[in-house]
Amino acid sequence: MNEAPDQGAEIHVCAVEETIEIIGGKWKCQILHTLQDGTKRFGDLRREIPDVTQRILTRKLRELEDHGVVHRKVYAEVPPRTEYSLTPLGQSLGPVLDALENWAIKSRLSATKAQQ
Amino acid sequence: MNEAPDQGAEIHVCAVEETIEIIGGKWKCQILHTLQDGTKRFGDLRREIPDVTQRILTRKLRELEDHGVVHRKVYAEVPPRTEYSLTPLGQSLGPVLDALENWAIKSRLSATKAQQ
DNA sequence: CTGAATCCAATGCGATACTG
DNA sequence: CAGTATCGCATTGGATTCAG
Repeated sequence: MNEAPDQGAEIHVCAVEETIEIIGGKWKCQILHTLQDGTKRFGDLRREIPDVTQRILTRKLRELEDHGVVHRKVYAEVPPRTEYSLTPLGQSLGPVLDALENWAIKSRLSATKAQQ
Repeated sequence: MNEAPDQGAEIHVCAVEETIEIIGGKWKCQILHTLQDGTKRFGDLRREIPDVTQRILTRKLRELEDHGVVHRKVYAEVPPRTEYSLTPLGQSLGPVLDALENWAIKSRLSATKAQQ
């Protein structure tokens, strides 16, 4: 719809929402987790995250790239080759993702206790 | 539709997504932040988060309650009174939200530097 | 091999009006 | 005061097909 040219700057009431917009959405945290192992080609990611379609994987990678957490390097070759890796900013997400994961585990325990 | 009786347990590939499902979504982090001050009535929340409609605020509070991070206490009075507060689990979200917020701030700085 | 184009279904958010 | 009911729009995720 030819929206306004706000260079990726969405309106967020609190900073927390900005981070969630970047790492939220289906597949995003899986992609990030996979890339924490190191640089991967597009086909590698497809193999390691088998349930995502090409289209969606491409789109999610593009979103992560637009937000500066993933770097995309295209080699002008035939057949084409593209390598994805975390930027320094993307690597700095590690502790944040760990915090979210650890809280989820704690949350599960609380839910279990509540059912007893 | 009569889907399977999975008691609110969504299918998530990684734990991170579970946490994001709980605190993600519009207004959620604002509501949590407001409740960190202490117990609030429904009308208090409406006043402190003026841009959310009644309907949405009710729904978001219900979601937070269903996930065990917010407690809802209804007083059988006329006029009705309902008090919302954080559960212990909800209070334990504090550091997680802080991590998300701090990363957002760091992310902004990176973006600024990249434009220069 | 990587990725774009088209089309579609499900969900999320919200405006508005009504109720005990 | 604290909700619920109805309705509509926008966004998201996905299936499928085509292309360099």
